[in-house]
Amino acid sequence: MSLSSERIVRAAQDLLTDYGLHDVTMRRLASELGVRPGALYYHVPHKQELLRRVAHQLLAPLQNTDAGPFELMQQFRDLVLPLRDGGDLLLIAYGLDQRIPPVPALEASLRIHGLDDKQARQRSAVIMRFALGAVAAEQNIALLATAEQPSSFETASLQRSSAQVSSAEASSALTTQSADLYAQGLRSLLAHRN
Amino acid sequence: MSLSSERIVRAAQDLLTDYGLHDVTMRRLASELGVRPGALYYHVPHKQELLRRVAHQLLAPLQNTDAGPFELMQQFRDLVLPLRDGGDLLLIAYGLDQRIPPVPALEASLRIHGLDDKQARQRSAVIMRFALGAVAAEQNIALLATAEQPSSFETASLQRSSAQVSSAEASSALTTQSADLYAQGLRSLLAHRN
DNA sequence: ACCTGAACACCGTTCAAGT
DNA sequence: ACCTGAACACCGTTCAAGT
Repeated sequence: MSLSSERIVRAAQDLLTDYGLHDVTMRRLASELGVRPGALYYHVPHKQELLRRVAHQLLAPLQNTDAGPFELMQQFRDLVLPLRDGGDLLLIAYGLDQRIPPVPALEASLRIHGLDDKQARQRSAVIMRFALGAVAAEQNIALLATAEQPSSFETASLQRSSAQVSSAEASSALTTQSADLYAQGLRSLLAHRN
Repeated sequence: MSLSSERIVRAAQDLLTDYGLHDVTMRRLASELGVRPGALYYHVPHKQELLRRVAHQLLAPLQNTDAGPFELMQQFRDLVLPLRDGGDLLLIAYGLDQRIPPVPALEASLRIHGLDDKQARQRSAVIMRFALGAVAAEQNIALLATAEQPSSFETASLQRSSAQVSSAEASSALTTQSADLYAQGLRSLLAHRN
């Protein structure tokens, strides 16, 4: 079975969901597909375009939906959060293409809720920035907290054991709290008085 | 003059402001300091901690200020935006340490404006997520737009010239528009009714 | 105590040459 | 048309050995 951009994008998405963005490298991708790194460049111009395509495929479910703005952005979070560093990917993809899903659907649902074209565009841009920041921040916190860096060079290793004992409850408490913060931000940004 | 973590952090900040995060590598840093890469690891445990320290130094001006929440976050944007990819750095730093400036000052000024402790913590977390997302998105748009990727593999190169002609006005229009979006988001998130 | 030399295990990308 | 081999110019990190 010969190579194709479709197969490459699919393999990249698998790597992303299974191992995280850090492991989506052209070389790793090549070996996963049983091919030499150079071969990928016959089908894909460079890594950035590949990532943009992965992001697009990932967010496709948010393209044709008639969900309200709040539900839509909740779905966005649910879709991106499980990808260990999906936030970073989406930030890149959004930089490359500010009309990735759920942007068009979000604008449409804002217009239905009574905003004119310009207002809908602006509000959706503000909401996307918040959502991207919230997801990326959440994921970085989860990722970098597990790495367990002391906060300064000379931090004593004394409080460590107690910190580790409560790490399970602490992280689950953080997770539910993050969901609340996200919902709270969305509510503020969707309030009628602005 | 021998090495020290202070000198390394300063050199890293210079590299960041002059060339961007992409060029802040341990090897580049070493050659800038006239030393071998391995030498850095005698003074700094790893790159991530180094970046955290750079971020801290960068945001130090936002530590002891009695500015209101809106002004504070405007200063945050003004400080981070000029660093070509300061948003990515701050996302990492915030992941490592959610109490980097301007968080404490922001919470304090929210309490002065009538929020209780818990409300102030939550609101500040929401605002920081928005600010981080907004700055990172803005910078990625600027960075990746200049790279001038066609939006699909087979995009014709016909519309290019006209796009390039108007790139100057377009990007300056985008810049001022981004400032508006940022202010708009802040206003919504600081509104009293949420 | 502080640094070098040298290695380990990686990156993205290009491109002549093969089929 | 599609892919390999091999290179170019890089990464972060470790660690014996030197001073």
